[in-house]
Amino acid sequence: MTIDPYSDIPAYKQLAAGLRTMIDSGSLAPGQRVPSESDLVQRYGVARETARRAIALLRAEGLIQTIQGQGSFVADRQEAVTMRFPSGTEVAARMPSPEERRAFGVPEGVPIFIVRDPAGRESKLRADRNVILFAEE
Amino acid sequence: MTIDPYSDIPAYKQLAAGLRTMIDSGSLAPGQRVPSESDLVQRYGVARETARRAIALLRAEGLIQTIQGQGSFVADRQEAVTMRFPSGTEVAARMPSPEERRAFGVPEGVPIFIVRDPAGRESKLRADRNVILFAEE
DNA sequence: GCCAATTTGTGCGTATGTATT
DNA sequence: GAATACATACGCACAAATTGG
Repeated sequence: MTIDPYSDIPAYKQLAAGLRTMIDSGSLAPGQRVPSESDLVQRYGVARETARRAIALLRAEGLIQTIQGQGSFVADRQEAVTMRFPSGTEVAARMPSPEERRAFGVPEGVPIFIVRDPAGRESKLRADRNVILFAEE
Repeated sequence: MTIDPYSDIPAYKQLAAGLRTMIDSGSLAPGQRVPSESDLVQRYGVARETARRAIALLRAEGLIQTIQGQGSFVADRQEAVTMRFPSGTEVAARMPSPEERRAFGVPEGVPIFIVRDPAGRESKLRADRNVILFAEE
């Protein structure tokens, strides 16, 4: 994988696309560390900001999580719990506010479900760990 | 609203919080233009990157949309269509890939529903314009 | 069509702070 | 303490898109 600075596609998107391919193909497995910013800078000859932007893009897609002082890691996708809800239930989804992110411990790039039961009561669930199933008991 | 550069809270988060308050309170109404980067730089005495980061934060939350050459605009929230699905339907949500974003015309900060019907067929819906209702016909 | 002004996008450099190992 | 890694913040320059004259 190389970066073409003369391409119409911005360098940070090219870089993100390359990393995304590695994640999708499994060559970067869930839990595994993504190359550090310095790594990307050296290997691909880009500025640090360019590397950071590629990382930020994947983080916003929910593909990786970043921890200061440690690095970025490929997110787990499979371990979702199926939650069962009865007829009349309404489900919305949106990105959480920073307060909701803190409250639920949700990383960047992860939406939340807003589930409203027939009585109008709302509950929120992080969308990376839950799947909604419509079915009576 | 002022920015305190000596606060523990980063300047761009302070700025984003101020703008978020204006949006939530309706003082910045849906469809209305958010102050430009240059405006923010001049009014609050921050660097352009700081202003851009505040904007990017709100965009990632789905609160605003940005159009190159025009500016950022407060997103509409209310106009969601209710989609009805039968028992056995499974619903997940996640952020779209860039390809899915293009395919569905979804702006940044907007998740998509992945709806799987009892037969296993998948369909995708943008989460800012759709609500899922579980109910038989 | 053209040009200028405005606004966001991309990319580089530097410096310093914070967190982890 | 040292090394590594990410976070914040400033500066600069030019590109791309839109709008208005």
